[in-house]
Amino acid sequence: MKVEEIIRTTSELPLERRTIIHLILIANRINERLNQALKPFGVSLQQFNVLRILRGQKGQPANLSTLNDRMVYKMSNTTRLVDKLIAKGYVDRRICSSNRRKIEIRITDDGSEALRKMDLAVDAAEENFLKSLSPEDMKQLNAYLDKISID
Amino acid sequence: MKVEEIIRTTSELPLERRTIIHLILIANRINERLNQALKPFGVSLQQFNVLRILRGQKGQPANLSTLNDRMVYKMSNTTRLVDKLIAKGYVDRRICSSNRRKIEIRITDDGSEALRKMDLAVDAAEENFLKSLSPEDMKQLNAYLDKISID
DNA sequence: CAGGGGTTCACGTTTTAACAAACATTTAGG
DNA sequence: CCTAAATGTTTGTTAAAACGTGAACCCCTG
Repeated sequence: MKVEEIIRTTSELPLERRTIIHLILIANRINERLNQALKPFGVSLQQFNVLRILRGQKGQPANLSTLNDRMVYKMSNTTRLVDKLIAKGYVDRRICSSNRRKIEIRITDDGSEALRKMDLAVDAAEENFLKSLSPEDMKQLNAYLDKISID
Repeated sequence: MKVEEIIRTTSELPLERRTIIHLILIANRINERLNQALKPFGVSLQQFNVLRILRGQKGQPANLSTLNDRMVYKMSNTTRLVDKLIAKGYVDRRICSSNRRKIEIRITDDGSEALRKMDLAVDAAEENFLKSLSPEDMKQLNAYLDKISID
């Protein structure tokens, strides 16, 4: 699918602008679809992201700044994100005994189980996006993306 | 810059997931920076987008659904986006005389002038992202992006 | 020319994000 | 010890996005 069709422009876009718009456009669609895929589970993409990070901890608790570091998005709301996951019973939060400024966040069994189901839906959605790319294509694409400077 | 460093994962990501995360990550940064670049002008990236679409109309008025079609984002808020641009004096809205359901939205002279200045800031930011890509790289990258199906 | 059906837009409400400041706890210096 | 600075998290406020609903209008049919 061509960018030009999507934004319905008749004129030829300069290469730089086309690239930027293209990237934003695709990422928006991906976000949209992943959120849709997660809707039946009542979690947002961000909440899902937190759950995945917690699972990646393999039993080790995470504190807020760890979560924040590893998240694709911004802080400030991470507290509230976690609040929502706690309300759903997917996550557990307690004060760290060795340093009471810190908190220990863990995924619960309920959370792990729900996450497994979400994974299926998300994987399917991702698969759908990438279905026309070969592994070699993806490697190439990633290589170009790596060249973009986002310091 | 490697994705793995940014999200601080130690484990190797599956190629599909890496690609998806990579795309979202880069688009987020781009959005962030472009919004920053536009901050001095007091408009959001979306508002800027509307202004650019209106300029592209070359005097022809646009109605809301036209704007919406060409925009990367959702309706419902387009009304309010336009409200804000009107408040700034960058845009003019009136009811279409031949079909009073429609509205005619036009960029004002003030809007055009402000837009020219914004363009410089945005171009610079875009330039900065893509500085390490050759034109040939960008063509390749775009070609791969075109292969992603976002129907 | 009355009324169904679809289109175009606006609005009310609820979620989510961004920014800044406050709060509690620990660490370190004199 | 006592105070100042640093760290880690929370909270408040304000702005923006998502979502659904509904009003105003046009067009077509009979």
